[in-house]
Amino acid sequence: MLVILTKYARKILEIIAESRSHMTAAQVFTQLKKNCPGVVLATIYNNLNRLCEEGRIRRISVEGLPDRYDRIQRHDHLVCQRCGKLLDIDLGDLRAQFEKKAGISILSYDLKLLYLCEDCKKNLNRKESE
Amino acid sequence: MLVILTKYARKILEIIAESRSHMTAAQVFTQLKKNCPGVVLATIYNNLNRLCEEGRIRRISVEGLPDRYDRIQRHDHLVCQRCGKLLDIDLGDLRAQFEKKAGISILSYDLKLLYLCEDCKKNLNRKESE
DNA sequence: CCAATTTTTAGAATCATTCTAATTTTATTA
DNA sequence: TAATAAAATTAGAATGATTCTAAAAATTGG
Repeated sequence: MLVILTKYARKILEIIAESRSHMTAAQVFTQLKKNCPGVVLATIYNNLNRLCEEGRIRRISVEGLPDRYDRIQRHDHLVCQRCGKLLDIDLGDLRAQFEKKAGISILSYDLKLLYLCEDCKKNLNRKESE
Repeated sequence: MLVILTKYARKILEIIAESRSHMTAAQVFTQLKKNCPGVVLATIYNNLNRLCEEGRIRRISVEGLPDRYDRIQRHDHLVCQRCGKLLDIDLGDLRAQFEKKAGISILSYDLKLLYLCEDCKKNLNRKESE
């Protein structure tokens, strides 16, 4: 089961792996339709869910925004507090440290660093000086 | 402005402060209706949003689940990977460490430790032995 | 090839949340 | 205090992401 991918699952996985842009289901859909005009959004969701369950991709949720999907390799994220822009960042594997501090064994963790991206900084400054 | 709270804002804030249970908008609504039968869900959302903007409460988003609201004081969360159950935990203020590692100045961070709660562990074991 | 299972499709349904417009309340100031 | 402006609340429609259901198509194992 874990080895065999269906036609669409494979393509969706490729799209996510190749894009460095943390795509939403809708974006994956748009992208996939270029080659497979017949696909349907439900198929994207089915496959994204399955791929997540199988641990092949990872879902990133930021409040108020549609879920985005990412490669699975451990890394953290930098999230703009204003616009939700998402960047990869890697602070290394902190699991042991967290487990020790928490005194509990964890499966993994989700670390988001909240910052202001350059665009939002500019907009904020503009607003303030108005 | 930051000092004055409207009638509902104050009550909602109290409900969240008193409950240690990370309530959803719907739960706050149910609770508030006990004293104020006239309130409307939109009022809850309006106020929760305003309270968040003012930095009086904090929104917690976990994929697939409705947003929950929490007191503002810095702390982290333990999230059950299966059922989404949420517990408070505090690993201390790691901002300086994260900023140093990331080489960037951040506003704050969001750390969720993913684990399996006791109930879900039991259910998993039951399933496996079936 | 047949039966069973899995995927995909189509489109309706759900659910949290937001939006709009009207109404009420509160604050301002004349 | 009356009049006006601003803010909060209501009611309910609208949105948008995601899930669900049932049927059709594809794939798999025997």
